[in-house]
Parts: sequence; structure tokens; C-alpha cells
Amino acid sequence: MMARAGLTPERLTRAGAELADEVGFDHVTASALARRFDVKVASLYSHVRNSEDLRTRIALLALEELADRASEAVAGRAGKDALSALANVYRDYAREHPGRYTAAQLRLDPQTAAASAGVRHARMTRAILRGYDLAEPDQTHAVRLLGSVFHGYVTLEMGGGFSHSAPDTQETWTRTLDALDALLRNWPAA
Amino acid sequence: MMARAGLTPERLTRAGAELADEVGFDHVTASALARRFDVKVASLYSHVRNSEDLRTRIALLALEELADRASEAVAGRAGKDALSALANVYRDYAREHPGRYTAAQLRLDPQTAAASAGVRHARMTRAILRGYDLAEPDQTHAVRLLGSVFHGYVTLEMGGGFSHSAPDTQETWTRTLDALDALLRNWPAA
DNA sequence: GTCACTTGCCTAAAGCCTTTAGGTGAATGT
DNA sequence: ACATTCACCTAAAGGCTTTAGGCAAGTGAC
Repeated sequence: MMARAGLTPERLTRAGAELADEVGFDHVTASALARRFDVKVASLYSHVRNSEDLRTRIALLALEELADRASEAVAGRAGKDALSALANVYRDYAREHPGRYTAAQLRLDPQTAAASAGVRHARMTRAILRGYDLAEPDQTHAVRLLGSVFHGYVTLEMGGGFSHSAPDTQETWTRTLDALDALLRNWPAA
Repeated sequence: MMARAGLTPERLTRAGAELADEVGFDHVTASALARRFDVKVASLYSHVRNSEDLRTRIALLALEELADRASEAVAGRAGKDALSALANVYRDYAREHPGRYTAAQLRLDPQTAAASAGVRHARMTRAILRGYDLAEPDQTHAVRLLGSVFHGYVTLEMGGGFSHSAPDTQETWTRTLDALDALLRNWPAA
């Protein structure tokens, strides 16, 4: 008699992502998700291996969404223009979807990580460096530095790390991008 | 008859920090801690308000330890020397005490945050900028940038974000510090 | 159309974690 | 001795996870 709820791994993942944005990634629980579908908890386990599997799927979804946005942003841009566009993708995504952004930070096992959209991210960061004059291995160092700054800034800002102090964070962000651009144009020799 | 275990908030916090380093901060649970003291779980609740309180105390401990190390590291140093010393404190601490480092990232409520050693960290970062020629508001921007890089790099490295690729992370770290030093000496005008 | 099969959700149950309430025995002080 | 306090205990309730087994609605074969 019960009408079917129409559960699928995909719908669970999507709903889990929404839930993450609403209540925070680490409050995403099988129970909460079941409640949202008005279904008993055990029913989820036909579609998702376990709680960890669910979290991983959400992380992978977030990585893909981010990579999609990023690849659209850098298309047709170069130099500082591309740098800013990519950086803003991360920041904006984290603001719009804090739960998903947190999910994207989930530690994946090497297998899964290699198959994830994470590699697209690395490729795109490398791509924007084409506008600057960096040979290997400095290019790799720069990729890592950019990744660190983007991720570090976004998480600190998201966590309220800059919240109390004076110059507003938008200005710092702009100046940070100026600084990174200057640094890349003027990368110090080893 | 039972011999007393000698529980105190301090001992619980310290043991919790050790546990965090062993099994990861988010596996630090009141139950696990009670097991470690060979005591019933409920007994902890006389010394610690709840699970959240315990985690917060561990976070505060980690922040203090980090600030102590940092202040010792920057004492008597200036310029790039100070910059490297401070940066290495964060990286080394994260490597030695991954659980504590994660704990230090815990979002604290404004009250607690203001009373924490977090403010010492901000002051120290600002202190090493005395070796460079930066006026406000650029100094604040630079403080935030350095915080972002340190935190971002350390978490990415800790999470295995750089693990697979070619130049080893030590070299990237060295070159990152070179790059930051160059940037601070040559901060772009607004 | 009916029979077997699959699919999707259910109930039941066990295990672990958190938290509160109330109790007991050992140490402390008068 | 006696009352008090302190440190830890037992008991119990509630939440989340996960597995096992059941039933009913759709699907395909004859």
C-alpha cells in the first residue's frame, strides 16, 4: 500500500548535499535523511552502503559541481583575469554551499580520489599558470601555493577567523589576489 | 572500595588530546575516554559539561600549545628568519599532533574565541611583519594572507592533497616560504 | 491471468554513544 | 562518632548505525 518514495543513490546524495548546506556537513546523518524522505532509516541501506558511503558521495558531488563552475569560469580568460575568476569560484561556492564545500574537503581514499573531479581542479589551476612564465618545478610549487591560499582563505573566512577585525574581508580578498598576481609575475628564482 | 581514577578536567583534556592524535579528533568520544581511564562513562560528566565541552577544551589546549611554540620560535628572530620559524611551527605541530591540530580548527563561539590563545596567534603573525615595510591596512591583509597560506598548506598536506605528485612537499614548502618572503618585501601598491 | 521473481520499503533487534538522575562508599573535618 | 563532600557507580532513556528478514507492488513468462 505504501506509496514508494523513489529513493535512489543520486536523490539521496543530492538531498544529503542540501541537508549539509542547511545543518552542516557533519550533521548529515542517515536518520536525518530518512526523515526528510519520510521513510524508515533502514530503507536507505538498500541504496547506500553505509553512512560513510553517503558522505563520500556528497563529497564527490561537491567536487564535480566545483570543477564544473571552475572550468566555466576560466574558459576564455588568462592571466590575472583567470586567476581571479578561479579564486572567486571557490569563495563563492563556499559561501553559497558551506556544507558542500566542507564535504569537498573530506579525505578520500587514494582509489576514490584518483577517480574524482579532484584531478580536474589540479589541471585547472595549472592551466591558469599558462598566463605566467613558470617552468617546472616552480609551476608545481605555484599550483600548490594557490591551492593552499584559496583553501586556507576560504575556510578561515567561513569559520569566522577574520570576522571581528577591521578592514572588511572583501578588500582583503581583492588585495590577496593582487598580491598573488604580482608574486606569479615576479616569482623568485631558486 | 574502588580506587579513584583521579579524574580532573585537565587530565581528561590532556588524555583527550592524546586520543585525538591517535585516532583522529572526531573519534574523540566520551566513551573512548572513559575506557582509557577505566571508568564508567557517566563519571566524566562530573568533570566536563558534555561532549562538546570536552572538544572545546582540547581545542583550547592545542591553541595554547601552538601559541607557546610560536612565541618561542619568533623570539629573537626577524624577517625571513622569523617567517620561516613561525611557519614551521604550524607545519611541525600538525605533523606531530594531527588530532590536536584539527582540534585547534574547531569553530569556537565568539566569547570563547576572544578568551582563547587565538588572539596571541594573530599578534605573533603581525609581529613578524615588523621586519617588512607594510603600513595598515596592508599589514592586516598580509596577516590574513599568511594565516591562509599556513593553514591551507598544512591542511592540504595533512589530508594527502599533495601526496601523489612529483616534487616532494618539503621542496614546495621551502619555495613557498621564499615566495612569501619575496612577496612581503615587494608588496604591490593598491 | 497466474506464477515466479525482483524491487522497494518495512519491522525487529542489536550495538554503541550521550546525557541525566539518583545512590554508595571513602575521605575530611568537627 | 557524625555529617558532609567528593568521586565514581548503576540505571535508564533517547539517538544514530547497521544487519536480517518479511511483505506487497510491479515485471516478465507462459
